[in-house]
Amino acid sequence: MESKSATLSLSALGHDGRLAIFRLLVSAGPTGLAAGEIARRLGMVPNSLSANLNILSRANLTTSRREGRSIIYQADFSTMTALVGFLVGDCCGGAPEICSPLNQLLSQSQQCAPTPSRQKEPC
Amino acid sequence: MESKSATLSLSALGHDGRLAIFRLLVSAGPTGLAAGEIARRLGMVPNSLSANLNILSRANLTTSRREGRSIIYQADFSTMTALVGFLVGDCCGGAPEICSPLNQLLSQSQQCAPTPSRQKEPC
DNA sequence: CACATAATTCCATTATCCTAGAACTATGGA
DNA sequence: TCCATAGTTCTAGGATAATGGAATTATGTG
Repeated sequence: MESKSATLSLSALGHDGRLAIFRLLVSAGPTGLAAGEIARRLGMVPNSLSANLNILSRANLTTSRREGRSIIYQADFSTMTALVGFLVGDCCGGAPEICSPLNQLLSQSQQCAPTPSRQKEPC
Repeated sequence: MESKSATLSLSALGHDGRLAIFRLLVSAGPTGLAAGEIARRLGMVPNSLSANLNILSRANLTTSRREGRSIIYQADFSTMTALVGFLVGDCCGGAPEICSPLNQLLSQSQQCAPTPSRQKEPC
């Protein structure tokens, strides 16, 4: 990910409504959520929601597919990965010794990865 | 970190100039950089830079200290850690199976942590 | 085809942000 | 004290973004 793309993603997420939408979609996982369902859960009017979904989409943070009358939105995880990688890369480029708190945190999140046993507890 | 604080940080970073400033400060590490030096390196006029540093500071992304005539700015790593944790937490809360690319990436960044040997190569 | 539902697009108003010139404050040196 | 340097604050303009009502497009049903 390059700087321009990172700025786009960050500014897209730097908005209360859009961050809420994105988090909701991330927690919904690959199943995704219909626009109307998002609007209902977050109490947004449909046109504002649509505009914000469009902004998230242009930042490659979401994908969408049509299912009947509904359009299902889904978080694009690869962009989030790239974004975090961009920030983490910054960290490492400079002074490795200050990265340790971040790395501790990240190694904890490691436990969320799919393993035969015990997937969800520490999250 | 809660949502409001995350939005503040994300919108602060969602701006070309401020992202450049922040990355520069992160790469400078704990030594930090004087405002004038930042302005020189990034080709910014001092008042714009000052405004943007102020926005980063209000988002708790930077700290500053005076040294003689200069004011030295430094990236606040704990906020960046909390921000990444906020996003990663989102990931895990929902569907753990989609976290694996992120976790792979993060486990690579693990190698940047201070160890007796081989600190910088894979970054 | 007529109708209901699901979303999006259009549009105007309002609010917010960005920028840079100019003035101001703070520090250090002669 | 006087002056130079380092940053910040003030200010006004122009640009950009957010919002929600109304109209429009797309899909499915009777």
